[in-house]
Amino acid sequence: MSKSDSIPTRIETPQAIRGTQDIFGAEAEAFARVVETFERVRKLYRFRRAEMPVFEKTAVFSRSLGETTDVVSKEMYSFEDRGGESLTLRPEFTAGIARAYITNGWQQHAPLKLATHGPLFRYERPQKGRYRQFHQLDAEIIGAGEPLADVELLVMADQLLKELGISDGVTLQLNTLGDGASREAWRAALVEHFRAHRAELSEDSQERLEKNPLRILDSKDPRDKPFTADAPRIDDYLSAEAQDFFGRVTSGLDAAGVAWTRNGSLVRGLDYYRHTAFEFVTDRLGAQGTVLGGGRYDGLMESLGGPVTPAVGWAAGIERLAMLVQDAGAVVEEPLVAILALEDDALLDLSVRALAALRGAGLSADMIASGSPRKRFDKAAKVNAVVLVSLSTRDGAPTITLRAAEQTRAYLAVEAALKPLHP
RNA sequence: GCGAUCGUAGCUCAGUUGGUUAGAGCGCCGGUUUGUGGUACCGGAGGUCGUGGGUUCGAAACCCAUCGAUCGCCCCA
Repeated sequence: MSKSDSIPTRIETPQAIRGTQDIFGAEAEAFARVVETFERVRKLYRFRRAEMPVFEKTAVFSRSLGETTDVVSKEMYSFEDRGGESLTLRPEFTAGIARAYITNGWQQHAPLKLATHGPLFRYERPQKGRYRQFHQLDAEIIGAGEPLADVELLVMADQLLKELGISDGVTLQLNTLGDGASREAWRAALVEHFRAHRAELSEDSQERLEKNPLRILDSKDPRDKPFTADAPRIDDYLSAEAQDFFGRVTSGLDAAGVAWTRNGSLVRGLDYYRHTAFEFVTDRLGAQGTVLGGGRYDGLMESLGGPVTPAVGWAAGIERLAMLVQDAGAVVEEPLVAILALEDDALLDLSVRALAALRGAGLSADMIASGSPRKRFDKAAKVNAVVLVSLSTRDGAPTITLRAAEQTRAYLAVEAALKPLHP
C-alpha cells in the first residue's frame, strides 16, 4: 500500500456560495410555519398549486423584463449549458408561470388562480433580508381583468399576514399606474417636470431621468425630496376607465375590511405593469421594508408571445416573513414530551422498547444514552421535557421512574404508555 | 458594481503602547461529590488568531491584497 493510499489527503472544506444560507433550528421552524400558513390560507381562497422548473431559457426572463434594464444585465443568475444555450435560474415566479400558462394551454382553465412557493435566485450583494438564493410565496390570478381579482388577492394577502401574527406595524400601500395611455401621459409629465430641475437632482436621479424616471419618486436622497413633493400626480392623468377601476379596487378592500393607505409614489419600473400596484410595508426590517408586493401586469403575456391576457399577482419573501414571525414570538416549538435517561447500559433493550412505546402512542420522545451513565440524568434534566423518565437498576431490579413538574395530561399519557413495560 | 464595520476554540467573546508557551464562559469527554437526584469540584480534548504577502529583533495586534460575514447605496422583476 503506498503512502498516498493510507493517508487521506486533507482538502479544504469548500465554502458555501455567497448569499446562500443554511437554515436551522428556530429559523427553520419559522420558515416552515410561514409556508404552512400560506398553504392553509391559499386553499381557503381556492388557489391551485403549481410547480415550475427553477430554471428557464434566459429569454423567458429577459423578454418579460426588458433587455436593457439593470435587472437583466447584472442581476440575473445566468449560465450556459453544455449545448451553449443560455439558461437562467428563475429570479421571480411570474415570468415562468406566464411561460407555463402559454406553453401548456392553461387558457382552458382561465380565470386561473395559482399559488406556488420555492427558491429564487438573484445575482446581487446580500444584505439584511436579501440573499442570492431566497424564497418566496407567490399567488397569481391569470385571465381575469376585473378589479375583483385584485381585491381577492389583496384580501388573501391581508389574511395571510394576520394569521402569521405579524400584521401589527405592517401597512398596505396602494397605488394605480392607470391604463397604458394614462401611464404614458403621466410619465411624460414627470420627465418634463424633473428635467426642469435636472441639475439640482442627485446624481442617481439624473441617471434615472434617462433610464427609469418613475423611480425618482421613491428616491431616498434628500436632495430629490423638494422636487418629488410637487411632482405631477398620476390622478391628474387617469382616464375615466382607469379611475373607475381603481375606485372599485379600493371600495372592494373597504368592504372586506382591509386597511390601506394611498401612496402616490409607489411605482413599478417595468412597462407591462398597469393599474394596481401595492406593497405591504413594515418599519421593522431596516432598509428592506417590503414584505409582500405585487400588481397588475396586463402586458406580460404578449411580451412572451402569448395572447393578450390580463393578470395580477403578488410575491412575498419567506425569509422576511419568518424574521417578523420570530420577532413577534409567534413560533412556539412543540415541547418534547418525554426524555429518557438510560442510567444503566444493561437496560438498553428496555429503553428502546420504552421509546417505541411512547412514539407509537403519539408522544414525542428522545433519549440520553451516551457519555458517563452517572451524568445522564443531569443531561436529561437540562433538556426541559414535560416528563423525565429514568431507567436504572435499584436493588438489582430494573426500575423506571417518572418525574414532571405537574401531573399534566401528557404525564398521564406517558405513564399509561410505559405501564406494560414495568417489570 | 460602490461604501462602512468586522473575521481569535464547536458557540459567545476577552486578549493592555507590538513582547515568553493565546485565555474565559458555555458546550463536549473523563473522574470525584450527591443518590429520587436539575448540585458542586477536579481534570482533558479542541486554535497554523479567515488566507497570502509586507513592516519589525519580535505581529492575533501595524500596512497591503484576497476571501467571507454584517449593514447600507445602486437595483428591486
